[in-house]
Amino acid sequence: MRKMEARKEEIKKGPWKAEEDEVLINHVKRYGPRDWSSIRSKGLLQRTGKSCRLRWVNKLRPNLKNGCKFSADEERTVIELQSEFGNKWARIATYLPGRTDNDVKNFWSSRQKRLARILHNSSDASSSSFNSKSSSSHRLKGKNVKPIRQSFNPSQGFGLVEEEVTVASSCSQMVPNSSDQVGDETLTLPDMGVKLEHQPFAFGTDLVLAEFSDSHSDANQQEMIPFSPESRELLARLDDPFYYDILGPADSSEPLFALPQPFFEPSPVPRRCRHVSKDEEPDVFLDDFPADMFDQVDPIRSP
DNA sequence: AAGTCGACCAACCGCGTTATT
DNA sequence: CAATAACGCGGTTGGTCGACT
Repeated sequence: MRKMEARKEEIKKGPWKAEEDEVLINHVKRYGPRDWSSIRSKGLLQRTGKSCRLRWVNKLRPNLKNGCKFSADEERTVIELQSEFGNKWARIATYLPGRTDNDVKNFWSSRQKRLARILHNSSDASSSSFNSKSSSSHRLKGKNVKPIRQSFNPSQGFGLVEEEVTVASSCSQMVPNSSDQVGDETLTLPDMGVKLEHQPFAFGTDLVLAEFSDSHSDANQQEMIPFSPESRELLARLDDPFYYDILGPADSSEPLFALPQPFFEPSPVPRRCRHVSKDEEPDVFLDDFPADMFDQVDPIRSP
C-alpha cells in the first residue's frame, strides 16, 4: 500500500518545464513519437506516457501554430467540418495545418460560450418578464456560467430555461447553392419535434437554435417565432435533424461541400502570434446573421 | 491601483479502441 | 481467444492574461 502510494507520488503532474520538454524532444528524436510509457519506465521523466504524448502532440510537435488565433478561414473550416463530422476534433484538426485537436476543441467551446453569452444577454434583455431569474441576477461569471437553454413556449415564443444552450454555428457564405442541394423542401419548425442538441450545422454566421423537446412540439410554433419568414426557414432547415441526410450521408466519404483536404504536413508558421488586433482578425461569426435575427431582442442598453 | 470578468489555453481524466502477449 | 497494456480521443477543469470598470 505504502509502496503504491510512493509510486503514485512519483508521477509528476502540472505544467511542463523546459527541461522536461527537452527530455521529451530528445526521446522523440531518438525513438520517434511512440513508446511513451517507456519514458517513465526508463526514468527519463516522472510523467505518464499519456501525459508525454499529449505534451508532444499539443505543444512540442514541429510546425504547430502555437498561440495563433484562428483565422477566418480556419474558423469557417472548423464550422464546416464540425457540421459534417460532429465533435470529431482529431479528424477536424487534420484539415487544419498546425492545429491540434485540442486547439480545435478549445476554439469551438470558446465560441460556443461566446454565443451562449450573446444569446443570454440578448434574451435577458428581451425576456425579462418571462424569466426574471435569469436576467440581472444571473450574470455570466467566468467559469460559473450557467448555460442556458432557449426553450419554446407555444404561448410566448422563446424563453429562457436555466439549463443548456444549443448554439449552432453557420456560415451562409459558405453554403454553395444550399437551396439547390436541399431542393424545394422547406422544413418548418413544426416538422421537428425533436431534440436538437448535437445536431450540427454549418451556415456562416452563428445562429442560435432553440432546443425543442417533444413536449414542446406544437403545431402552432412557427407562427410564434418572431423571425422573418426567411430566417424562420433557415432556422427550420438548420434544425432539421435529417438536413444532412438530404444532402448526403453523414459518414459519406464524399464531402458535403468543397472542404479542404486533410493536412498532414503543416507548413511552418510563426510560433507566437497571439493577441492579434481585432482589425487584423475580425470576428467573423456575427457578420452574417440574418438581419432580423435579434429583432425580438432589445438592444443592450448602456448603463 | 485594484478588482472583476471573459477569453484563451494547457493539462488532466475517463473511456473506447487497438495492439501485444 | 482472453487478458493486459498502450494509445488515442473527447470532455472537463483550472490557471493566466488582458480589457474594462
